[in-house]
Amino acid sequence: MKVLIVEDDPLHRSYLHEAVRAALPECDMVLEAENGLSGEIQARKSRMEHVIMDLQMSERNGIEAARTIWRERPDTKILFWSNYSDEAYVRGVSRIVPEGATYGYVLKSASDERLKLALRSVFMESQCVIDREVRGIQQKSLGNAHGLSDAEYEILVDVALGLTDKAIARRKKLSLRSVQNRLQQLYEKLEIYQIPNAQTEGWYNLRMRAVAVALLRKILNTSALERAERELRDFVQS
Amino acid sequence: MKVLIVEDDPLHRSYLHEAVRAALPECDMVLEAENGLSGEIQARKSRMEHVIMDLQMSERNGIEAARTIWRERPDTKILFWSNYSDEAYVRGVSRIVPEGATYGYVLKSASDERLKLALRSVFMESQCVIDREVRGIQQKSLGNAHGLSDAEYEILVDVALGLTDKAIARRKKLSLRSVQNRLQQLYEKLEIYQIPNAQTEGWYNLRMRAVAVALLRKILNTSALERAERELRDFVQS
DNA sequence: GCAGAATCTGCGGGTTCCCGCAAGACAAGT
DNA sequence: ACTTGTCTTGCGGGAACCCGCAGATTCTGC
Repeated sequence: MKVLIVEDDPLHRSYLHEAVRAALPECDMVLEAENGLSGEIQARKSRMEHVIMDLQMSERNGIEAARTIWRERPDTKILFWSNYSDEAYVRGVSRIVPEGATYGYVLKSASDERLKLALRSVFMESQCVIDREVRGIQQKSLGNAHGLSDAEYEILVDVALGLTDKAIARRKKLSLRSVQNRLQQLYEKLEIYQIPNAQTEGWYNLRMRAVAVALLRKILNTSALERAERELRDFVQS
Repeated sequence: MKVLIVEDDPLHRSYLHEAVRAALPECDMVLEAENGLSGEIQARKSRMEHVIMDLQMSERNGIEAARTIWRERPDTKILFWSNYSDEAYVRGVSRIVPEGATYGYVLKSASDERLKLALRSVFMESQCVIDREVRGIQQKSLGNAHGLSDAEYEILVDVALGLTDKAIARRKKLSLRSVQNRLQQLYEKLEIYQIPNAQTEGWYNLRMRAVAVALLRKILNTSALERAERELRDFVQS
């Protein structure tokens, strides 16, 4: 049995290595990669079926790496090991999980015990394990208590990239007005209002403000933006 | 001699603890804090003169914590220990350093040797030590090769918060037109142009696009935004 | 002190954004 | 078939944004 660790921080890497040795004595080979790109390559080359993946790495982040790995071998078991539980990450992960694939999502702040348990559950029992806090986000994300619908999220991303309404309309094949409607919807969900706060008529530029609060509330993050930017470039030159 | 370690990741914390023991045998007391707020409190309570500070923590980030610590005891020696060399962090740090204070800035990717050397230099020799890569950013930041001037950076932040031109004018005590001039300047520096290519008239919303590229180029980051948001709230209710 | 550069400010216009109003499209429920 | 709800599209207007032009102000170096 082989395990691949994809993680850019050497400390965390060796910690994981240790945890794997302790939790999975039947594991006789542990490979390491220090970014998403070399992770993909190693996974392909050595046909890894068990991967521990950090999100948020330079060169290529964990979500992209996982996507290409799964595209080549959908039965790969991947345990995501992340710093925080940003909505953007959770959304990103659950967006790329193939039908019936087994994966896990544990936070770096989790205890040794939790990590080892997750390792055994995911890699040996093929059981999906998702941390409680992450689970919370996931629910909110699918339902729409305070989270956004897919349509709203997508338009948020487009706006955040700096596209005009017209450009978004063309890209999404909608009329100008529809795009503006969705924007309206977005502003409501995010509770963007004009601040009629007494004398301070410090108004907001709604479209910009929406992105700002999305960033502050971790609905958006830089990695998600980078991904979107790349997709945009592909779209433009086609 | 006492040293305070402020760092939210337990692994990194114990690693630092180890490094301090190895590099500073004359140190007989090592305290730890797991976020900026408790870091401030411990520093105050125990009158620490030597602090190792992570940037990017929950609860209160390293820059704010350092600022309040320095406000109370400007002769405190602080060694910043950060993940990446975002322009926003470097700028944030050099903005709050008091006159003649001694500090250091090393990256987490640096070698053991570098870290230990920095520890001795800063804490024992009162010498400022700044990592090469960080130094690079700092230069660019002060000069303006690809970095922004202070005026440009400030307006960038205000725009990113979602303020309108008018609001910014009021806040910065400028005329509307001046604000727009600075914006123009900003767009130039960031190379924001319309018409990404011929037939695709997918135009950009310049103000939004500027923020997007600033985020992508790490000129801005979420922490800087959070700080700015808090300052804005203070300003509004005054 | 003076010329030159950089910055601040007002005017005017073209464009984009924000949004109320209202008419059509489609699905689902009674 | 009628209604109810959600989503889309068009029209129109007021506000905000982007920006060229030009005069006024402030900041430089000599």
